[in-house]
Amino acid sequence: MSKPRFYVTTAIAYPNGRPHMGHAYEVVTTDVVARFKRLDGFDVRFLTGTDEHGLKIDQAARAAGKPPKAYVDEMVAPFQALDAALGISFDRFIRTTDTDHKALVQALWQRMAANGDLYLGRYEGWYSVRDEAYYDEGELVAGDDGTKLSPQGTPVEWTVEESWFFKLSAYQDRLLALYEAHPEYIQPLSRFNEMRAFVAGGLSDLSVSRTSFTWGIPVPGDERHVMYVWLDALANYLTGAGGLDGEWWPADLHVVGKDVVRFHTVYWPAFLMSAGLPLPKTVFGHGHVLNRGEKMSKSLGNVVDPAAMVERFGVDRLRWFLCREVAFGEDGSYSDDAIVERTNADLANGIGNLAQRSLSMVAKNLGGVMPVRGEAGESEVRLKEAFMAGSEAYFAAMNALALHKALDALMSMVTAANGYFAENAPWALAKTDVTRMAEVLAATLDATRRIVILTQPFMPSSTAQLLDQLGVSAELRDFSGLNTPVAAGAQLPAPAGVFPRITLDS
RNA sequence: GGCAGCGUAGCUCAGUUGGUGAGAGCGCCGGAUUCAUAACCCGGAGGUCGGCAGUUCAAAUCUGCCCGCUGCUACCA
Repeated sequence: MSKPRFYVTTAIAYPNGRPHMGHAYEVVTTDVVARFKRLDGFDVRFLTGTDEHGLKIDQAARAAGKPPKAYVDEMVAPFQALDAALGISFDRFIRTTDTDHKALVQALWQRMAANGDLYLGRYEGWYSVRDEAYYDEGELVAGDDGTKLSPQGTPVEWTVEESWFFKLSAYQDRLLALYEAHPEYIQPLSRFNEMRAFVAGGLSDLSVSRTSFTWGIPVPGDERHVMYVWLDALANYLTGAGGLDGEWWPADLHVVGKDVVRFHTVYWPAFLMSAGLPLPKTVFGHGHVLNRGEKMSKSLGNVVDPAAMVERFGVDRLRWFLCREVAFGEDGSYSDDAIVERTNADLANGIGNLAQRSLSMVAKNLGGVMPVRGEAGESEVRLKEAFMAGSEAYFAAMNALALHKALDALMSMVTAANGYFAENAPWALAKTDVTRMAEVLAATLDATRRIVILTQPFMPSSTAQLLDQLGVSAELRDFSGLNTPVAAGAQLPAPAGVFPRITLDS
């Protein structure tokens, strides 16, 4: 029997600066989903990468005195290094400058053209180079000296250029029908409502080429034009699927920031419909993570380098924090204090302590040999019930992409296990009833094993260490091994703390 | 301006179709304990459920208005 497939992507990052926490957040959460699906028996393909064309890159390269390709080659390195530091389990890191991608985008263009959806027109308006966008007269604001500025306060100039257009307006009904038939296409619900309202309000045709710069993929048959960056960028998901008729297409899940939901839920499906291709199943718009509740900006001086955070707190602490503290789909905020507090409470005091206290008793009292479980008494039944409920909540939450709720469920299991341990006080039993002590330890160890197996998507590296200590063999670490306890009599390695408490001044 | 959503303990949030004394986690305080990373376990304090006015036997939960915040979107100069 072949495994079911699951194709998941992040948005691709624009490497005109250093990666920030937003990138880290997106790749971590998507990685969690990818790992969860693998453990749950899916054959997963996970795509991430960089969006390397466009005017801003061209200009930045010029400013740096480098050809654009050489420039992006340099700029991409920190993104790849960050992915490595974060333990991102992607199957391909796509770059829109990859040769197979260029070929694919041109083939996609030709299919859309063959369908009669592309036509040559003229684009004019107030253009902001910085924003890489046109604005209507009415959107402009006046600068201090009376000059016209974009809503973002950047300079604009009146620009006229020939452009190819995509007949987006022709797709309004089909998009609305898509939303109607597949409300799960856009998540969370708040984004769905916004996008449906946007489309219902009417669509204008979309300019999809530029002549004002050359750093992009040429339009087939009209080499004066390069393709509009979004057409180029969105098509990366097809390239990563193996091409126009790639074996991995359609994607099951695009994880993107809430700021680019429109491109993924309006333009992208319209492009695909035009090319006669299947549509992705779900686009999930996550929120933004803010530093102490404030947007990061250079002027505020609160720009945080996620690689430095990894260095400081450790990958798994950062991964845990981002998934646990921020409701997936909502905005959230982070701070050093919050990370320390959260991870000490959950990891050091919770999961880590549970593992350490039970393992060390087995090491000291039973020579590190996995004890035999006894008949389930009332206490064991309650533990089991808590775990069944917790496990069910965990899987429901994970499948609904409610990562934070899944961790909530996981912590309820940790609490139940710690409660079971304290209630049965095996340290007291060590003096009165060693057999019963061994049974309590066995039950606790098995509870811990289940918790750690379920935690793997979130903290792959430290859970691997814990599973080693718990004596769980490699082939029993996915979810199919959940109900297979470690055999009694197995020799466990010497336990060592995996989640030490941390303090800020260290 | 329009549409949508939000405002509940110090913090982050749950609170089905209105109805037993308003909850969870974290933080804080106390107790108990010593297996464990001064952790775990038990208990406690903390809230006029944004404001005002209504509907109702009864509203955090419905209606109206107001204040504050967020998102999407439009328009005027």
